[in-house]
Amino acid sequence: MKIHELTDRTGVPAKTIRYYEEIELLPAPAREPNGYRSYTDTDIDRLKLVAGARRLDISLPEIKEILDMRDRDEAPCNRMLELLEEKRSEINKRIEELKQIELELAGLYQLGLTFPTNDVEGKNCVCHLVSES
Amino acid sequence: MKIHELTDRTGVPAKTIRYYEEIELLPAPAREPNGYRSYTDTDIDRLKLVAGARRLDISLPEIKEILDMRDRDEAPCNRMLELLEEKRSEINKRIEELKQIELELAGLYQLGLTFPTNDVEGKNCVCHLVSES
DNA sequence: CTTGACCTTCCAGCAACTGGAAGGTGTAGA
DNA sequence: TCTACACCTTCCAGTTGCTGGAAGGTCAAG
Repeated sequence: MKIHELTDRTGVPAKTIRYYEEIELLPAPAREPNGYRSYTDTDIDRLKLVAGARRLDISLPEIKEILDMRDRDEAPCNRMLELLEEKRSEINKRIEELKQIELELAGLYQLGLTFPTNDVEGKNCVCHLVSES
Repeated sequence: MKIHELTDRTGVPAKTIRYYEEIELLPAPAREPNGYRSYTDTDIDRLKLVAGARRLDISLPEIKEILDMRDRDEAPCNRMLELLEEKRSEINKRIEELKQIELELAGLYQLGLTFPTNDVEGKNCVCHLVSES
C-alpha cells in the first residue's frame, strides 16, 4: 500500500510517517518501481503502536526503546508498564502545575476587573499585578 | 547594572535576557566602555512583566503586543485581561485533556498487570493495548 | 602573572513535527 | 493527445522558547 493509505489506516499524516522513517522509528519500506514507498500490514501494526503511545504522551525515544526491544525479540511489556506509570506521574504533576496557574489567572482576572483600565505608567492596573506574581 | 545583576533581581537567566533582546522584547541596553550591557531600573520592571506573564503561560508574541502598546503610551490593561481569560480557558482545556490521558494510562496499567509480560509477538500484552487506544 | 569570575558573539541543538518549493507519476476526461 | 488533478518524491526551512558550548575579551584579587 502507498503512504496515503497507511495514513488512512492509522490517522498519522504522511509527513509524519516520513519523519518517523528518517529518525529510524519506522524501517525504510520497500519501493515500487516508480520510487513510491510500499507498506505492508506489519507497518500498520508498528505505526499504530507509535501513534497509540504518542497519544499517551510517551516520547519518541521511549517508543524507539520499546520497538527496538521487540526487534530484538525481547518482550517490552514490563518496560511499557514502567513507562505508563512514569507518564502517569508526570502528567499528574503537570496537571497540578496547570491548576495552580489557572488559580492565579482567575485571581488576577477578578482583581484586574476592579482596577482602572487606562493606566499606562501607573501601578493600578492588572499589568502591574502580573509583574508582581 | 550588568546583566548578572538583572538576573539576580528578576530570576531570568542571562542567556534568556540576551535572547529577549535579540527578538526585540527588551530594548538593546546601553553599553559600558568595555562593551558590557548596562541596565537600568526600567529594564527590571519590563523584564519582571515579561517573567510574570511567562509564568502564566502567556506567549512571547502576546507579551510583545502588551509591551508595544505600553511603548506607544496606550493602556494595555484591557488586552491583558482578555489574554488572562484566553489563557485560563486554554489551560482548562489542556487540564481536561491531560486528565483524560491520565485515566487511560491508569486503566491500561491496571489491565496490563493482568497480562503476561513475556509476550513478544502475541496480542496478550500491554503493548498491544497501547496500539488499540 | 595567573586564576577565576565575569562579560561578549555566534553557532547549534532540543521536540516533534509542519509548510512549502520544485519536480516526477499516473489516470481520467475533452 | 493534451491537460488537469491528485498523488508521490526530496530537500530545506520554520515553529517555540530557550539552552549549551566554543572562543575570546575584561577585570579584580592573591
